[in-house]
Amino acid sequence: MAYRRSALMEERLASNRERILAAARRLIAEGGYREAQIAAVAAEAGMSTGMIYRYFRSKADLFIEVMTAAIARELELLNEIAEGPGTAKARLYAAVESFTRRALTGPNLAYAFIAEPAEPEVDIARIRVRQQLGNVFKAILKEGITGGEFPAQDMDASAACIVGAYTEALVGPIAPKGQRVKDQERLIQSICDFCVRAVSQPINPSGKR
Amino acid sequence: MAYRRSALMEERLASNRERILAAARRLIAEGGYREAQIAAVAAEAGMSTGMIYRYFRSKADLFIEVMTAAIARELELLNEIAEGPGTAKARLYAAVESFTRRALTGPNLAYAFIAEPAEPEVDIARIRVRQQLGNVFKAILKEGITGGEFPAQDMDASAACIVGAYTEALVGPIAPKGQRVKDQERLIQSICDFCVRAVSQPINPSGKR
Amino acid sequence: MAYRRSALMEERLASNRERILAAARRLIAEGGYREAQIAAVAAEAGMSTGMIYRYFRSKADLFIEVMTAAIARELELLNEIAEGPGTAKARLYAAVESFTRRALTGPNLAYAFIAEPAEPEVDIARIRVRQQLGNVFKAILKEGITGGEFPAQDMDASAACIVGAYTEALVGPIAPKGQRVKDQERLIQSICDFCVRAVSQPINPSGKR
Amino acid sequence: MAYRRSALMEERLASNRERILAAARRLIAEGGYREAQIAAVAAEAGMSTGMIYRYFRSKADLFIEVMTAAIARELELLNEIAEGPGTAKARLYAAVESFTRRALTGPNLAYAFIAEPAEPEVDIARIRVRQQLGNVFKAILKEGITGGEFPAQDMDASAACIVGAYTEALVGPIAPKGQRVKDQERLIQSICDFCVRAVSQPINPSGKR
DNA sequence: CATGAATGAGGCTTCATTCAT
DNA sequence: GATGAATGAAGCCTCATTCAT
Repeated sequence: MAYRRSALMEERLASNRERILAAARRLIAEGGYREAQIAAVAAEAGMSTGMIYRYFRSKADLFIEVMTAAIARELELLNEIAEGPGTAKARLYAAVESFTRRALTGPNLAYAFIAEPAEPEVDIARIRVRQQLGNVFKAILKEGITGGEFPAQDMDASAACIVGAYTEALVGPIAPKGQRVKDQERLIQSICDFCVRAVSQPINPSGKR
Repeated sequence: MAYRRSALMEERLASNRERILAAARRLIAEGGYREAQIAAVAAEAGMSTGMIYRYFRSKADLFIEVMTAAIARELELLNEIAEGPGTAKARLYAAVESFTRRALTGPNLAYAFIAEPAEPEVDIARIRVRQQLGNVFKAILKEGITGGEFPAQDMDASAACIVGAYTEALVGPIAPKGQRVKDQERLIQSICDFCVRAVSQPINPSGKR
Repeated sequence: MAYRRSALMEERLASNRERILAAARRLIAEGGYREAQIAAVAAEAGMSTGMIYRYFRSKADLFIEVMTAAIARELELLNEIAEGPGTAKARLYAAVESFTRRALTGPNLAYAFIAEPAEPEVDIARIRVRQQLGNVFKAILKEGITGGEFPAQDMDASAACIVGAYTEALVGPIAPKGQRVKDQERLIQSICDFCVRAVSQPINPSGKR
Repeated sequence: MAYRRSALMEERLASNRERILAAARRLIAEGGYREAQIAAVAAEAGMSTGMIYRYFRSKADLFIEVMTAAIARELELLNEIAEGPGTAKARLYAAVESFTRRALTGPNLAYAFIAEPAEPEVDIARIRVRQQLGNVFKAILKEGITGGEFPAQDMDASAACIVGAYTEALVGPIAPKGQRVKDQERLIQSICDFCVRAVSQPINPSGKR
């Protein structure tokens, strides 16, 4: 009996935790940080406010985890691509494509991780998350530059630019819902092309330089 | 005399209005939306809270105007560059350079306009502002594509990517204050190069396509 | 006009502050710390909860000031007696009498300063307050011992005992309200006698030693 | 067998009850009333929160019993001394010494019984407990006065003063932990001397009377 | 009987907005 | 017109108590 209860409980605990995270993620995606008050998250998760605090120490903690969790899977997948086979260009293209496609399909990850969180603690976590994303692209860039695929460039700046580029391009289309698949595919392709071109050697350098 | 008083009044009203906007802009730039409470704005502007409501119907209205005003000058300058002489590439480079340089120098415009404003009404204004910025780059892109400088591409996506790219690249460096001039110049250059390359014809297309 | 408003305001500010302190003191005296919630204090003071925070940073701050203010006047008067003329015995008697008389008459000071405050910050202030009271008696004791009026003794212990003795003796009678003047006078006298005897040379030392 | 099970049960019930009381006493002694939440008590006792409510109707009930139990042993020992042989002075000295010594040694009894308990029901019990303590000293005083050892005095006031005196003198030293035995012995002696002198005939009465 | 997850009322604090002076 | 004191709704968090398992 003790075993069964323990098993049941653990399952339930995990389930509750997931439900809270999912509820928070939904609310943030829909209405941003402002709409995701503890009471609203609890209601969305179908439980009392007190329950939230059994799983998360504070509102800030919850939001940090929402962001971290949302991005953790992304990082895993992106790293898989980054460390996989293929040219640097192909991998960069694939990485951007992978992220943008899921962002447009699944729950609104992009928005969650862009959101200005207002709580200082969350801000800190947010910066770290963005840096982690940037690092994936930086790794690809490094190999590409070493291998002669990409010209020499400030890898930190380029990585940040890549993250910013596809993020911004996603935020617009995401906010107003209801996109057709055709448009999405075109958008994803455009973003990927943009990012790959941005780090590649152009035929003739810009007139300015 | 009635006329003169009216003139004085108007001047004073304008002055007050400007002072409020400037105060709000400063506070947002320093501590984000959270730090810019009405009482703080009033104190920073050297007037009472009641005065704020003589010029702005609500906090949201004030912030919309802060953002609009902050970006209005940018749009003016960017449009001047966009409509000026030179190749599309040169103008694109100059436009990005102009924005990023001011963002890194003056009061923190970039942050103000990136900031997730939390008030739904401000969000709407924020999206509009970003679209306006994007339109400037779209215009340059259009001419560049027509003129054969740039390859065919989704101009909306590219414009959004440009805005996102330099915005993201700025947010990181801006948050941790204290940059040396040398670093700033290098950063600006890197961002500009990134954006120009991103919309230009690469020597050989990405392996994926 | 500015002057008049300023004067009016200052008066009002002071009045509000006093009203809050008085309200908190009343509630603490009646029902202890538990009954003195911010909402209750605000209601008792005839204002909104928000007003409290215009004058006190937090609940703990308010309570510290209630205690400090309650005891400040006491310390002043006690010090006057301690530093005044007369034998050490007479001054000790007068000091204890002065405190106990006011405690029995006016607002319930003794209870306020004994109360276990539950907030760590208040606890710290409470210990300091008790030490300050003890210091007054310690000063008298020191002179009395030097002058040969009192036998050698641990002055810290004796001072603490004095404070504890009259405090405890007051708390009991105070809780059940409605004492006759005659009883009060007798009680005050008994307490004073107790304290003076306690630090004086007995005819024959206790059998134990 | 029914009998044996019942016996086991009773033993277990008693054991649980004791464990709860001991846990609550420990927590109160360490961190005061605030730290002794039901969940914490349950954890300290190694059982569930629900179990607490099998033995105590409410938190207040539990705390009343903690206090009562903590003081019951004291009263027993004090009464033994009070009703034992020896002069009134010697017995008074021994009674105060007995209490203070245990207070300084064992779990923090003094603190527990001084603590302002915040729950009205506990307050009432606390006053009763203090009165019971006072009664022990009152009994000794009565015999001492009748026997000519002590001068005539308000026995209620003196008894309360005694309780207050050693209580207060203990609270200070207890809070900052880590006393050396030597200091403790000196402190105990000082307190006992103070209390005995306080009810004894001084060589020359205070100047005031 | 025993557990501890779950509840939800209640407390503290903040801040946009109003209005008497 | 100008002030800033005053309001009070609303948000976060705690914890005594209950009840399904």
